[in-house]
Amino acid sequence: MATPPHHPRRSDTRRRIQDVALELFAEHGYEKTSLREIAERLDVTKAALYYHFKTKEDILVSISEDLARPVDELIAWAESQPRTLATKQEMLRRYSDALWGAVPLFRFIQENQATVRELSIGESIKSRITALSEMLKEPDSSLSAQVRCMTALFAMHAGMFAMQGIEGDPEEKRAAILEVALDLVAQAEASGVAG
Amino acid sequence: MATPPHHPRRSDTRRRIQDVALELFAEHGYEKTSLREIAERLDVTKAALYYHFKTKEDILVSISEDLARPVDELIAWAESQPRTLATKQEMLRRYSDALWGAVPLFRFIQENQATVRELSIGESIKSRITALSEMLKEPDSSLSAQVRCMTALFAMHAGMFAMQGIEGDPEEKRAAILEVALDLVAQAEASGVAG
Amino acid sequence: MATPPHHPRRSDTRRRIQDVALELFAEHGYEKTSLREIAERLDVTKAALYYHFKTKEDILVSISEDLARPVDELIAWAESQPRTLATKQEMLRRYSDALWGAVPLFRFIQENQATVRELSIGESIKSRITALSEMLKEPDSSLSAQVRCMTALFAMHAGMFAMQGIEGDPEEKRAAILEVALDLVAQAEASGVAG
Amino acid sequence: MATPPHHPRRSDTRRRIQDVALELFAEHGYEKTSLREIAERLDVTKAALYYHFKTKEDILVSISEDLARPVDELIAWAESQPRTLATKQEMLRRYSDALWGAVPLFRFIQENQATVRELSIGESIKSRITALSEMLKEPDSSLSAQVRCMTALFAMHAGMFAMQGIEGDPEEKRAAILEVALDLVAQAEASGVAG
DNA sequence: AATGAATGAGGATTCATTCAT
DNA sequence: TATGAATGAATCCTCATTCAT
Repeated sequence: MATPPHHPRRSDTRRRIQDVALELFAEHGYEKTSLREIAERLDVTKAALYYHFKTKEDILVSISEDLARPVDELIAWAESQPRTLATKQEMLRRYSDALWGAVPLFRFIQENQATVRELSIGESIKSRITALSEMLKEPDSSLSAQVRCMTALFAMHAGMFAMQGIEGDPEEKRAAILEVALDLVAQAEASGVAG
Repeated sequence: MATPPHHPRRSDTRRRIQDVALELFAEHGYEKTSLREIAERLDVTKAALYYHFKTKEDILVSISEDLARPVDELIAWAESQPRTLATKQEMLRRYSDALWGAVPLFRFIQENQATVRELSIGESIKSRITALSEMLKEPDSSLSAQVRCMTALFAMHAGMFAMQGIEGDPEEKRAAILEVALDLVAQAEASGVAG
Repeated sequence: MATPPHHPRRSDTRRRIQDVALELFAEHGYEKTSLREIAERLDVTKAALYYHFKTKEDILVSISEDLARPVDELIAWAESQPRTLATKQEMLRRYSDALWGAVPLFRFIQENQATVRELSIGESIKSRITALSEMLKEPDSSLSAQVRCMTALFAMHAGMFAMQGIEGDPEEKRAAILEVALDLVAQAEASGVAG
Repeated sequence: MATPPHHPRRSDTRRRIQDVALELFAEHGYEKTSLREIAERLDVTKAALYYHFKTKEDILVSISEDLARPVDELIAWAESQPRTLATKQEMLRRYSDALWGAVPLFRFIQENQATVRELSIGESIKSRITALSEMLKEPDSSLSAQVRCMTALFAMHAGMFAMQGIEGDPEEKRAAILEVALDLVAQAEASGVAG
């Protein structure tokens, strides 16, 4: 007997909509992706999308909720840890996992910042980034130390897609990026307080 | 007192359109900014925009042509220099100048990558970034050296806007970002070839 | 009494759009007929038209496909017949039926040749006319014999509308036109080969 | 000294506008030809067109007035002649001259009937055609005799452009068309009164 | 004799969304 | 669990026309 409906079992269609939508959002941007396009790709009607989601934005919200959970977990974890360099570096390692675990979503966010900012997910994304950077940098450290911390973050964001210009095994590239990021927070720590 | 030009101020209109358009593009994104909105802000008709520009996209193209020139000049300059560390660092300094000389444009590009990619300016932007990164990194250096070079670039891009969360004088922040970027290429150089 | 279909009269809409569109196209021309006009006449929104047809041009294409079928059938039939005078005359009789069976369409085509030529239906219309005239005239007959054949065709086209200046029963007029056309091909046949 | 301004000498530009306009009207139709297009082809501004003509329609009117004069003269001449077969045939000969003397104009009229009908020139064109056909056909002759007369007219109209599918010297084709037309009125005459 | 700048009206088309079935 | 039919609002864009210079 097939898997019993646990919850009424979030239908397969729902997931397929999310998949296709995310793919198209990431490819052409949120605004340029129409519901017609999504529906056509799935061979269903636009109206079908509305059976599963309240609105276009809601599709995106649901995707983000499902895929960005690891980042929230990482933040929750980090908040319970001592603010040591080791913790910060473990944060980066976990963040790398989270990003590479949902490349299309984070690519979408990276490439549609203007749009995302005006959508309801904008708020939660912003607060996650803020939380992460608050935990990485010491508030009373020098400006360049702070910059190094933020750069560690951006290096991972940008690195995810922009490194396609460099040859090499994806996992090695990811490792290289992480290494640079780890190094940056280490240097930030070393450079000490402002002055 | 300088007599104003014959026609009162007739047609700085073109410039005013560019200004308002860029402001709105940067604020709400390219797709969400309608020509109606631009026209209303300027208190002219939509048709007036079409007198000055062939197309919505053409407005953006013209802005980009006008404001991104310094980057092209920088690339031209760099191509005539020896590939030393000093040259690379001077490139970063000039790039910093170019970026901070047209913040709204580069903010727009940064935050609308998905859109920009599908627009005609996408090609020229991509080729500029490629050119810059080709000149910063040594092709046979280690992966992490290459990552460091690209990160130097991204640090400046992202830094331009994302540093708003950090207190401090803008010029000082810019200097701090540049410093980190300079440091990254220095480290890249130091770490030597792969292996 | 025939039970009307489930949905009251839902979507004979498509047919109604075609009808009104053709009427307006024939009355004011294709370009001067706006979709707003069509929609208003039907008391639906412009968007409703786009539910049923991809494009303004597509409305016309669909009309032409539906109504010009008899001409295609006639051509197919004629191609399987011997090239005798009797065949040619039967062609004209059937062509007369086809034309009078869809007067508004052929009136539209006749009166909007410049427009039609630049539309996708232009090609198919042109090829139909060519096919017909190729089958009516002998390639090696005298110039005036060929002119007579083409004139037989044009007489029917023009006659359909231009004869409104002449009093008399429509069916009688149609018969008179057909008679003249039949006579023209007979004369063409009689006049023999060039020389 | 150059030719003295006779009338202020209807400038050369005026004529050039008419030429280009007629060419484009005939090529793409009246509605699809924009003043911008005309102006661009002449390398002047749209506003310049308005110096020479009150409106778009006025350009067409002026062309028609200039080029269709021969038809009016022919009608005037015919009205002073006896209604014999010889007169009718001379009418056709002169009409052929008039048509072939201004091919683009008559091509335009032929291919844009729907448009022309709604323009001010429509009235004068219609009345000319009516006048001609009234003079060709005897009001109490048989229907088919009348059809033959109108067909003589249409043969010339349609023949002007549609004969491009037939090989042969243009002048010979024109002669062949005229011959058929002459023949048609002769037959009409011969077939006598209705009954 | 012509231009530069602008307008107002209107064009076709697309979109997210709704609702009865 | 979906569809078919439709809407209202908005989009970009084009056009004929005007007028001060």
